[in-house]
Amino acid sequence: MGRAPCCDKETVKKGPWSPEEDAKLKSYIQQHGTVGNWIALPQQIGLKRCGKSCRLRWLNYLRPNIKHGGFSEEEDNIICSLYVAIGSRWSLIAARLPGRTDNDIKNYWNTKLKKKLLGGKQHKNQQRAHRVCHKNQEAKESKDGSSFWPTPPNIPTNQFKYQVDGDGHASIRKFSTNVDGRFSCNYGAGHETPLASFLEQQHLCTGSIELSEQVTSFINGCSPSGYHMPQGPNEIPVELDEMFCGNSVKLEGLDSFFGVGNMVGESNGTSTSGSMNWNEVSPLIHPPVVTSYQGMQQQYCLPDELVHLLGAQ
DNA sequence: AACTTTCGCAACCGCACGCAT
DNA sequence: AATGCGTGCGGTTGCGAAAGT
Repeated sequence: MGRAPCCDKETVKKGPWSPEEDAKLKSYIQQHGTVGNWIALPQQIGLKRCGKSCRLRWLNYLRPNIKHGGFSEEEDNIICSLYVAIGSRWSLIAARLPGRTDNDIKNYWNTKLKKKLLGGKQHKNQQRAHRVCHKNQEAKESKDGSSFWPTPPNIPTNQFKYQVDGDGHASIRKFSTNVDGRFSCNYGAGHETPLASFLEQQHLCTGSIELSEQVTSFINGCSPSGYHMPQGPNEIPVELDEMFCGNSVKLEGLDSFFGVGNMVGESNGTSTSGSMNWNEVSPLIHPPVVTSYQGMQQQYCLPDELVHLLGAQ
C-alpha cells in the first residue's frame, strides 16, 4: 500500500500564489510564528493550498530578509566552492549565504553558474529534450576562449605510490568519513559524499592504494565522533595532498555535469569516456580565491569558504 | 509585427529522515 | 520493532518574459 497523500489533490489549488493568498499566509505566520503543523495550517486560515506548498511559499518568498537575484561574485565563488566540496546540498549551501534560499541557489546554479563553470560542456542526458541552446553557448565560449576558473596548475600524474599496510580499504573509509565530516556538518553517517566517493574510487580503481604509517597515524588521530582540526601545515602529510591532487579523478559532486557510471581508468591522467581527468577537474578545486588556514590551505587547496566551514566546526 | 526559441524562476513531486505512538 | 505522519530536501516541470529571427 502506498503512502497516503499529504492533502487532497483534487480540491487543493496549484500554481502561482495570488497576493491575497500571500497576505493571508504572511499575516498568520507573523501573528503566530512559524507554525508547528504545516499540513493543518491551510485549513486553519482558509487557504485551498497544500501544507507543503504553504511552507515552500513562506520559506522561499514571504519570509523576511529574502534576497532575490543579483548574486555577487563573492557569492558565486562560495556557491562553486561549496558545490565542489559537498555537492548539491543546497540547503547547506544556503545556510552559508544569509538571505538566500536553497531554491534560489539551486536555480541560479542550474541556469547560470553551471554553464559558466563548464563552458557549455554538458552531458546530453542532462539536457531537457526541448532545450538545445547549449550548442550556441559552447560555440560562443569556444570562440572567445572564456572560462570561469583560471588555468589549473600543471600537476604531473602517475607519481604517487602508497605503501601497503593492512586493511587499506577500511582505512580509506575511515579517513574519508572523518575528513568528509568536516565538509558536511550535521550530515548523517552512511551518506556518500564527494570526498568519500573519491577515496573509495581510488581504491576500487587502482586496487593498490594503501596507507602509510604517517597517514594511518593521522587517521587514528581523528575522533570517530567528532572533527579533527589540523593544527598546522605539518600535521597533514604531503602524500594526502597528492592523493587529492595527483590523480585523475571523478568527483561525485560533479557527476551531474557529465552523467554517471563512468569509472576513471588508469592513474595516468586519462579517463574513460564521459568522465573527467585531473586536468579537467583540478580547476574546479582551485577556485580563484585562495587564502590559508594555519598554513593548511597550501596543502589542501581549500577555497576560503571551506576554510570558514572548517573553522566553524 | 508576428512567430519561435531560449531563459529564468516559482512551484510541484516524490523520496528519505526523524519523531511519536 | 513496526508503523504512520509531518517535515525537509533535491530534482524536475510549467509557464511567462525576454531575446532572436
